[in-house]
Amino acid sequence: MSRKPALPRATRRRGEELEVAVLQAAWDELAAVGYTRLTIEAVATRAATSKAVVYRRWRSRPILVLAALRAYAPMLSGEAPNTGDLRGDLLALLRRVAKRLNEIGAETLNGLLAEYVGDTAREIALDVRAIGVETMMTILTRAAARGEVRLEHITPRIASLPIDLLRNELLTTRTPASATAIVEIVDEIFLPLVQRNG
Amino acid sequence: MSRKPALPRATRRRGEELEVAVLQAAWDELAAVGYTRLTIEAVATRAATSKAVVYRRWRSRPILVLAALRAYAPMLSGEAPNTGDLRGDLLALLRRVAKRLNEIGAETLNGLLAEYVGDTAREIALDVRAIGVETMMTILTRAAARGEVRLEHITPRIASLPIDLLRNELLTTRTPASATAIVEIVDEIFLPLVQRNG
DNA sequence: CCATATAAGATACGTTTAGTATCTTATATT
DNA sequence: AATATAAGATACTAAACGTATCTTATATGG
Repeated sequence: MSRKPALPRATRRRGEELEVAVLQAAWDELAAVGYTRLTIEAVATRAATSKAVVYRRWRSRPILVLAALRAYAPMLSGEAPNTGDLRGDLLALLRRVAKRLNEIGAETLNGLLAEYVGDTAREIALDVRAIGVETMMTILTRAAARGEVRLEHITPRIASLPIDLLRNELLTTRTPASATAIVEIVDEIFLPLVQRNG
Repeated sequence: MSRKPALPRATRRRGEELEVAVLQAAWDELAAVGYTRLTIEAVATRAATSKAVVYRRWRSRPILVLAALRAYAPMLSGEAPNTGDLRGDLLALLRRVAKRLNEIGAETLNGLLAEYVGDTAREIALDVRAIGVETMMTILTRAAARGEVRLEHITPRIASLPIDLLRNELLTTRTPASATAIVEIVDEIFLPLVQRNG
């Protein structure tokens, strides 16, 4: 089970260099065995250091993994797509988010949601949603300027709807969101909802 | 940590009687300590039996807990509400589902999704969705008969939308879905979507 | 450049739980 | 009444957790 003796190092790493190495190891271990089978011991071994070093910085598995995700898989970074029409923007955004969600995987996302107790969990979830809503509002504002939608119809809940559905798709089916699922979310749900006349 | 010595029993239970007792113990333990801290040992102790007995019937924690949920918390059972208008039916259904989801709790749901690997997980998820869609279609068919919606607009994805959003709410915020969230799902999202004219 | 403080890294430990295996014994079956 | 079956007790190995202790490399600063 990933038992590399992890050849002893020539020099002794410290501070940021060491931190980066551990996060990289966590990220690699995640890819290798998945979240539920990831252990702190294995991460330490992979980073060619010891458990104590890991525990000194990250108190628990979900905290460590979350730090690795923040470093290596920023979910919503990047400019809002600007293809010239709303549908194109939505598809581009959802495909990007889907790609990143799928990189992380249903098992890890579910595992984190299951283990990451405390206020921080909710705060982070709300953060992520806020950033998603922000990006969506950028897209929708441009669409409104083109006369495609009316901004006064858009509530935060509507703006977060596409990404919510995408995440829901991954979490409940445990399979990567398919291309057709993305198109359905846009064409069956979101566009009819925001383009209704009235 | 729930260390009742569990006074020795007079008679020795077998078959169904024993099975029910273990599932009841699992259900109680779930309520007592939550999913992540539920252990097979504690369930066995609570049921006044031994680990081996539990393992003989249920191979793992998620399988055991899922069996307990099926017995004690059927998510979608019951007739489709029939209040006389679509909005009333939707609110009634969502409130019922929300109540049951909240009884189970975000931690358990996330934990199961995280641990329950294999085909069965996806099958069950699809089952649950199918039953939800079925109930929704009953409601929507009656609404169509009253002229409130047009059935030809309704796809499976649209029919499962309200319950999907409800589950998403619980899983990501980790708090019981609020009454206002339910109203928003109905009034901001679902009704505008299915009652659009065209 | 040496003295000192700090933190890396190794190691060991006590604990918990998983999961299996073995054994005795109550009880259902014939 | 004899026999087969499964309950229930117990013991065991094997992770992995999280902590504590100890040595030693290296950064710092006088």
